[in-house]
Amino acid sequence: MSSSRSATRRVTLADIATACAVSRATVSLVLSGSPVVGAATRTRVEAEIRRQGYVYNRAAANLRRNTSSSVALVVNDLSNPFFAEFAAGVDEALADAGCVMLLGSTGESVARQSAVLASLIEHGPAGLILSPAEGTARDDLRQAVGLHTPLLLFNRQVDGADWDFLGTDNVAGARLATEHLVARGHRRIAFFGGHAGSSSCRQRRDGYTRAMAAAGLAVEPRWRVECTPTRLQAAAQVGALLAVDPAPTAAVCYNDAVALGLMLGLASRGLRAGHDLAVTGFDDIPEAAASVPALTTVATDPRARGRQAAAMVLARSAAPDAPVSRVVHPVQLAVRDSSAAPLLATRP
Amino acid sequence: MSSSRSATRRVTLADIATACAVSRATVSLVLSGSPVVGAATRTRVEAEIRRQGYVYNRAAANLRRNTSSSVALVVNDLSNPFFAEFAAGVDEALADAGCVMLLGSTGESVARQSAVLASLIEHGPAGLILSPAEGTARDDLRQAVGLHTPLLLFNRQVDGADWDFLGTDNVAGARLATEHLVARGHRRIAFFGGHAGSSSCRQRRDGYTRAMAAAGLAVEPRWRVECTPTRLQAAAQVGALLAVDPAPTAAVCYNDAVALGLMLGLASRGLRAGHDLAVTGFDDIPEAAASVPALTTVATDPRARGRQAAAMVLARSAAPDAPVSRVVHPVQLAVRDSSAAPLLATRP
DNA sequence: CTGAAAGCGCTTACAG
DNA sequence: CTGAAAGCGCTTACAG
Repeated sequence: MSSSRSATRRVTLADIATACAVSRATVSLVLSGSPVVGAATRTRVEAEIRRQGYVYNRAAANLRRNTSSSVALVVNDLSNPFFAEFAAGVDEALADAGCVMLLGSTGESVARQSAVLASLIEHGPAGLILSPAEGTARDDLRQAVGLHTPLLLFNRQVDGADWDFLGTDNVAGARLATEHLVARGHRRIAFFGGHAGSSSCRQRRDGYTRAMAAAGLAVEPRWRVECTPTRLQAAAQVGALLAVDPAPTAAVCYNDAVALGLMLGLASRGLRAGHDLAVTGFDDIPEAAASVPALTTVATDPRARGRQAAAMVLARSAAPDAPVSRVVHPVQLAVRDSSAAPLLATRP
Repeated sequence: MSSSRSATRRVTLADIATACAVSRATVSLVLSGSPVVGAATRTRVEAEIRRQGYVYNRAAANLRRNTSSSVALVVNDLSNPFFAEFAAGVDEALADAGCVMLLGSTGESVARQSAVLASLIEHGPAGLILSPAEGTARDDLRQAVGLHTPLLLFNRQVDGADWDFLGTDNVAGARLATEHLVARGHRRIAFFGGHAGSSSCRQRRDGYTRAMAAAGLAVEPRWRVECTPTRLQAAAQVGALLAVDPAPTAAVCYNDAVALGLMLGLASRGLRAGHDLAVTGFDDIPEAAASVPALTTVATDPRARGRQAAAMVLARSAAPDAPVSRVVHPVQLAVRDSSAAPLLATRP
């Protein structure tokens, strides 16, 4: 085995052709499994391919055929378990389709998002799945993506956008969670976490507000505590939520990270979710079922959404002129211990 | 704005050249910022590039120049927070280097790993970062990766491998954790979770065994409980750990996922980590500091390791004939509440 | 059944 | 300062 690696020139179709005394066209036909090549030739060529350790140059083939074998995914941050699950789902579906995944992340910065998109686009993906950073403007996005690459927006809408969209029924999900708490006897129900700047947060809050109104319940403005949707930021805001008088007896949280943070904040005060405060989340990330107490949450199945997003963008890439599709996926409430106990009649 | 997208032919260098009545070479020189192009020509060309929404075809350029602008990363599973953090670090460093990341996952299957590697290699990455699936054989890996693409092994060694390696000082980390527990007065200390098939697990167990021996403590074989290193699998094995008589008073866990699972299993039995059983983890994923009680763990800073891995693979790609590098990163113990209380003298 | 030729979109000596 | 030409590794009509 030679001690140098890349120093050895990459072996190409032409090398195989020469060694077998056939043309490059014949080798190419063998590679693509064409039935037109004679069995003897095929066997000879295949043996030589293995012998020389030939590796197909898909970029060259894509260039010639004007095709692509990649899809790009851009998310805020992989360390968010919701996006990690989503990315894993995208990856599964792309692997099945023989496609490779290009990954980028924005860190929720629109400037970084533009740069990342520009860089990815140059690699010619068949399509692009983007969970847009907060504050993304349609025209900036159009500028960065161009007209040639199909774009699928995931999770958040962009005002005035006419791209494909895959989202979650945020309004219905928050409504389900709120109705569940109302049915357990709660009347002072807060909406906790998230930023008003995010469309998904506005929609979830909208579902909550509607359910409260339908139940004839008041929404106390001081129960609305905003925070960046991470566990730690949420834990830091728990004091603000509990300081309100009268305190809420239940909280519909923006998402699971916030709900888990709220539960941590409660625990550090010697309080228990499901006992001292009923808590619901949103997303159903793997940790939700595994927390103590287990978290009641709106199940969105991010991994399945990832597979679905991959399928949608591949379909769009195959049919560029099909009508824009907007899919809002329905949700279910997973009822667990964090909200299971009914409100005690004796509580204030 | 035209209603069709991909239907419109992609605009190319030649289109810009024609529109500006210059040659393709000149446009190419403008693109690469060559000082040799006249200011007037440059301005004209740049305006036309913007006007037509030209997007550079980096694959074509890479083909011509025999270069690459991507690096591939292959991990077990993105939904593992340790790998998600690592991937985020790789992504950061690659973005800074103007490189794009190709992502694949193996699901801990060597067959899937071979398929994923073969597919990625065809896209011609400048290098490959792989956290090998358990049971990876050197020859299969050499077969899948070939001789041309630099490979960096992360986290786990492969027997007989002579590729670059970046790992964590597993032995020292587990030794630190064990010594910490010994210093707190514990004598019956278990090693919990992981599989003997994984090199990192064997190394951590080795560090634990050495520290026990150095302290003159016995290792009770029944305290060794194996499990797949996920939160849920670990939680399911807690009963087996507690059933041993005499029960351990402390547990060095294979990693944070296992430790968090152990803490969940304790909580569901009404027991508390740091009170009824001292617990340490390994990795210091973000959840470790945020759990209740906060988890004492061996800090490996996976995000920084990701940046480091990216730098190593880019360096290798630039210097294929440099000697093989094996980096074992030192670790630190982050002491938190899950192990903070000294063993009570009155406990059995 | 196989080969010669053109071309995908770019870059880069080389000549002027 | 700019252009004509060759070539990166592949595919695909077309002719034989």
